Amino acid sequence: MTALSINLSDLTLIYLNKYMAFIDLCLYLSHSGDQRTQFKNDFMKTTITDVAKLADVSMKTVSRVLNNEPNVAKKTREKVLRAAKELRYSPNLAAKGLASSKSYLIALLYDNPSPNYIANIQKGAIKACRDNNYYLVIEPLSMTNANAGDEVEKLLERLPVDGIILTPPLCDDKDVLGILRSLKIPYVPVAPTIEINGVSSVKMDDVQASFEMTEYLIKSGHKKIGFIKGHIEHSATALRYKGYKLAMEKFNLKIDENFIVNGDFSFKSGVEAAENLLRLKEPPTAIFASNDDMAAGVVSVASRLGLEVPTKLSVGGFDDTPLAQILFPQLTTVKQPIYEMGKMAANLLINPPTRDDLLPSYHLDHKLIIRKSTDNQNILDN
Amino acid sequence: MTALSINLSDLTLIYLNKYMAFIDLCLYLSHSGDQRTQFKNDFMKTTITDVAKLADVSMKTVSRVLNNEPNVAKKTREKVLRAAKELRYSPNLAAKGLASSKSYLIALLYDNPSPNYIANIQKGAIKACRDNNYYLVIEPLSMTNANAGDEVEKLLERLPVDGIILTPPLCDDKDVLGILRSLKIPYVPVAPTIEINGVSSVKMDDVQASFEMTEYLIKSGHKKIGFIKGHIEHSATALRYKGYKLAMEKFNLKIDENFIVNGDFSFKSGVEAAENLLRLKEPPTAIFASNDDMAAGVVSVASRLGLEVPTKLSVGGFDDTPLAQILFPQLTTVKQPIYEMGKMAANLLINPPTRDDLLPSYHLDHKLIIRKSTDNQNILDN
DNA sequence: AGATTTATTGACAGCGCTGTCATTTCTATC
DNA sequence: GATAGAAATGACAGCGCTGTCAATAAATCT
Repeated sequence: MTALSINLSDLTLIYLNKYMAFIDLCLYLSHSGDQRTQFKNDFMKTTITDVAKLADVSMKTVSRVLNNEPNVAKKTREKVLRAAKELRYSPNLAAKGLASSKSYLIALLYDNPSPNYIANIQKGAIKACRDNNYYLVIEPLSMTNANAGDEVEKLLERLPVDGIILTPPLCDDKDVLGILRSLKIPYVPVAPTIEINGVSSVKMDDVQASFEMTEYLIKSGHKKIGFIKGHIEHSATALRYKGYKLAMEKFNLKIDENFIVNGDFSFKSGVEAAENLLRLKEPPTAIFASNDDMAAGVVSVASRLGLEVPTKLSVGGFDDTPLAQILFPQLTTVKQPIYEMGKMAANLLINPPTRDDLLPSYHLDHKLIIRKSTDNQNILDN
Repeated sequence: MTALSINLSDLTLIYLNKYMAFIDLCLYLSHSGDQRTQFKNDFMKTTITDVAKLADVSMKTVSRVLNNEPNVAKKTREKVLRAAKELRYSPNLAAKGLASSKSYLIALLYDNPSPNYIANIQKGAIKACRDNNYYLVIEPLSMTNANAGDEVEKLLERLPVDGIILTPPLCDDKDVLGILRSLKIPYVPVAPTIEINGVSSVKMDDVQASFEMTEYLIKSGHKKIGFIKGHIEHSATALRYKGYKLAMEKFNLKIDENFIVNGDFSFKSGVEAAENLLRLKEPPTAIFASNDDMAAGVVSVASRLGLEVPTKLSVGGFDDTPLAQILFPQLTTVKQPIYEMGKMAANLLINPPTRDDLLPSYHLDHKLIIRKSTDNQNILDN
């Protein structure tokens, strides 16, 4: 006769327990005709209790380990981690939220920016959320329809998010800001016009970027550089113009008033501006438009006038929209750190800086992207 | 002497209760130095219990009313609704989720589509979510990096969403589909190539749209119509070509093989295709590109060749991207019902159709948008 | 009217987790 | 080796809501 000994590991026991509970349930259901749909798929879902059993510690200790709380012995921590991994445990967000009155949700609020802008902000924010087990919910708002503040309030009543990312122009809306402050919900404005005391924001350095573009054009040999301003109400407009001026002054180039034309960030306004600029007796040899759409307008006018870009006219844009690569020739432009701003904003909400290292705002790096629409021949000559 | 009688309404009493609880807490805290941050802002938050008290019914009845469950007397329902409104009650999502094992979250999964596409799908889905007190979480995936199926699985372990919206090309990924099926999570593919048994999807009628564009060009007087195909692996490519063919055949126009050129949806391929078409001995008088980017390429070639659009050449696109309006002349194109598809998809997840009216897929209406890049002079002549 | 069915309501447990606080174990000190 | 203090761990209640099931009220039928 052979003695057969079966060795049941703790893990097996846990699964066995769950399985038996399931069997019980099935039997019960088949007798009573009950329809407890709730348990349908749940019988294999592991909870903190399961992990605790396997690691032979209390639930609370498991919770401590999984939330990186202090005061857990190294050995215990490892044991718990191993158990959690073995059981493929993943926490239940709703339960966590209910118990800790947090939601693990960050909201991204926006009002009609370009799809490109929003898509990139979003990607960055999601990246930060993923790394921290948070999730991003998107909420478009319309500032025109109703009072945006009311809309935000209504939203927050229903969805208790842990933090809010505000994109322009929402980040300068007084109603929205007021509501958020009174509700004490942390928020981070992205590229705001106004700085708010005690609130950190993320932004790029428009002046510096614009300076660099202008400097690049100058170093390429251009002296007569036209500039197309953006929409007057947009905060970036003044900043980008300032960068242009600074560069011109640095190289002792006189700023011809005729070379400064107003636009409004639209393709059409770029066309009109370019027409004005190129109709001048002594037209500029380079045009720096404060965004890509207007730069595209310039290119289109130039090609209509038979003015080959970049040999006869260099064109610089701003934003690095997808358009910049579609255009022929491809556009030299400034890539805003949109993705990075989104990521940073979410990070600031998830891991708020302590008082000590609190900064009013974080400047993220832009990048000058040199493509075919500017002529760098002269650089090579020097 | 005057007798002063104060009438305390039920509502006041509830607030008073909450307030007194708060005072108690404050006193307690000031004595013990305790830091129960959890209660910091909560003391005025109304719960179902508050509503129940005010309406003088049980919590369960309140729950029934607020979730539109049957078997509540009309009077009771009204009473509860009034109380809820008075207290500005709004449910706690986490608690609901925990108790009902639902999450009230819909996930939108995508892998690198155009920002415009994703932004619109998103807007539609969010609209549907808002109307139903659901929320949308966005999750970009990368099909290239790792097995997309694994990524989805990992995501769903952490975030138990109630439904998933799949955009192309994700909606045709076998791994992802397999995971979703095995996890029994409802999903709706948007514009999928393959139809899946028992799963309803949303899509547009590419063939019909393409047919209409071609028909419109024909009715405008064109007989020689060039067609630029899209990327060979994209399901829309064949469908749009089919629509073109159908229209040509309907009007007994011969399809010249030289007029059918391959593209890949990129601006560059549009340029090349246009060069091929316009170099022909007998070039077409109209070109229908299967997307806007390629159409933009056509326009750019035409203007380089001095071929004025639309007087010498009509150009039609597809998609109605922002580019279509930026271009000069503005592009005649087909507007896909992207927003509507997103909305419908979310709606299908939130309110799944019952077995009886289950349809395999829902076709949503596109729209032919006629702008300046096509010449409708001939229509007016007829 | 009384019996039976049906509609309406309520009591209560418990979803999975964390905060609080008590208890146990370890470490450092004299 | 005894003691105080710190570190590690656990017991337990309860977050706000819903599912279950029992209790009650209303409607319908003999």
